[in-house]
Amino acid sequence: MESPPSPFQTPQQRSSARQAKRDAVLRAAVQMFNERGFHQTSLDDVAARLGVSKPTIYHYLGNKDQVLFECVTIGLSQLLEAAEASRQRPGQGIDRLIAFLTRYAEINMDDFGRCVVRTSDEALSPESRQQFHALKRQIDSAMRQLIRDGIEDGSIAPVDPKMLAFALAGALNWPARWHNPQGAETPATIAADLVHVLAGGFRPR
Amino acid sequence: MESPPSPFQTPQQRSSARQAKRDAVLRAAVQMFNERGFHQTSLDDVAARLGVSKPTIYHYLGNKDQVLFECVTIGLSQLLEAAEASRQRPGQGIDRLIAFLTRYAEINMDDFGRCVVRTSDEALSPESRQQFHALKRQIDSAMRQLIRDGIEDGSIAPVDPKMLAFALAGALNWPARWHNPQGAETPATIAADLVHVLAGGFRPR
DNA sequence: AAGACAATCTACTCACCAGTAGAAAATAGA
DNA sequence: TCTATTTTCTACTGGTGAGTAGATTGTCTT
Repeated sequence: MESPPSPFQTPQQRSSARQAKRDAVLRAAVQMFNERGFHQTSLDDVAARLGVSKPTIYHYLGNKDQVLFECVTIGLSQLLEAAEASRQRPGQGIDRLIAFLTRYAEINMDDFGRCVVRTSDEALSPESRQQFHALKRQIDSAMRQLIRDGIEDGSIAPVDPKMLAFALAGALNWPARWHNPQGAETPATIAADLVHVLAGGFRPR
Repeated sequence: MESPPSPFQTPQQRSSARQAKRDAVLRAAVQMFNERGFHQTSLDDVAARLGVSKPTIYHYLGNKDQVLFECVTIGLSQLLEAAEASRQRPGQGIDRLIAFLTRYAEINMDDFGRCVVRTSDEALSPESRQQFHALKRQIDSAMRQLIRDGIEDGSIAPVDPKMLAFALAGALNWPARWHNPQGAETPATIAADLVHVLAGGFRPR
C-alpha cells in the first residue's frame, strides 16, 4: 500500500526535483549538440525542445560553455569509471584491456560519450578546456597502464604503449562520428567487433 | 641569361596569378580553421592574416561555406589519389593496403587532410555536405576493396572488411586531433608506427 | 581614347544569439 | 498573514560576423 501522496514536498524532494530538471536540460542539450552540432544549436532551441524559455536554462546553468562542459564531463566520468572497473578486475592484462576497450567503445556511442568525441577543444572556454584536457589525459594514462600491465604479464604483444593507445582510442572514438543510434547494429556488437579486429590485427596469423 | 622581365603579364600569367591568390586564401583559411576551429575563424580574420580585406576573399570565393568546402575537397582529393596509386601498385594485397594506409595517415596530418577529419558535416551547407559524403564514401569503398583483395589473395586475415575499414580509418584519422605539427615526431614515423600496430594487433603471436 | 573588366577598398546592413533586467507567480517559512 | 526564496516568464541589449553596395584605381582590348 502506498501512502496518499502529499502535494507538499520535502526539502529532499525539492532538491532532487531541481537536480532532475538540471539533468533534463543537459540531456536535451547533448542530444541536440550531437544531432546538429554545438554551434548550430542555440540555447533557445534547447529550451524550446523542453517547452521552457531560455532564462529557465540560465536558472540551472551558468552559460552555454558550462552546458557543454557539464555534458563532456559526464561522458568523461563514465569513461573514467570504466577504467577504474577494469583496473580492479581479476585476470590477465589482455582480458582487462579488452573489457575496458569494449566498454569504452560503447560509451562513445552513447549521448554523453559521443559529445566528448565530437567536441573539439576550441569550442570550450580556456578554463573548461584545461579541465577537459586533464580528464582526457587521465583516461589516456589509464589505458596506457592497462597496456603496460598486459605487456608485463606477457598477454599483450610488446609494442609502444603510447602508439597502441592512440590507435585504439582513435578506432574506438570513430563510431561517435558514423554510428547511427537508429541503425540496426547495436553498440554492443559494434564494440565487440571493433575490439576483435584491433586485437587480432589484419596480418594473418 | 634571362630576358629582362616585362611588367606586362600574359593572359596565362594573369590567370595563374589569380589561381595562386585563390590558393593562398584557401591555405590561410585551412590553417586557421585547424588552429582555432571553423566557427572561431571569421573571414575577416583570414583576410587580416593575408593583409587584405574581406571583400577580396569574396572576389575569389563565393562564401564561407565554399571556402570550407574547397578545403575539404582538396584533402579528399589527396586521399583519393593515394587510393588510386595503391590500387595500381604491384604486390600482394597487404602490401598495397599498408602503402595506402601509411599515405592516408600522412595526409591526415597535413593541412587539408586535417581539415577533412576535423570538419563535421553540420558545419557545411546541405549541398556541400552531400558532396562531402559522396567523396568520403568513395574513399571508404576504395579501402574496403583493398581489404577484400588482400583477403582473397590470403595476405590479409579473413575479417569483416567493413569493420576493419572503420577501425583503420578511425585510428588513422585520430592524429588529425592530437598530432602537433611543431612536435618532434614526424608524420612519416607516426604513420608507420600506427600502421604497424594495426597490422599486428595487440594479441601476442 | 573609350569602354570593359579585374582587383581591391571603405563603409555599411542585417540576422542571429548569448546573456540580462525585471516582473509575475508560486511556494516556504516565520 | 507577511516576507523571502524559487521558478519561470516576456522583453530587451549588445556584440559579432556573414555578406553587400558602390567607389576607386589600374589594366586590357579595340
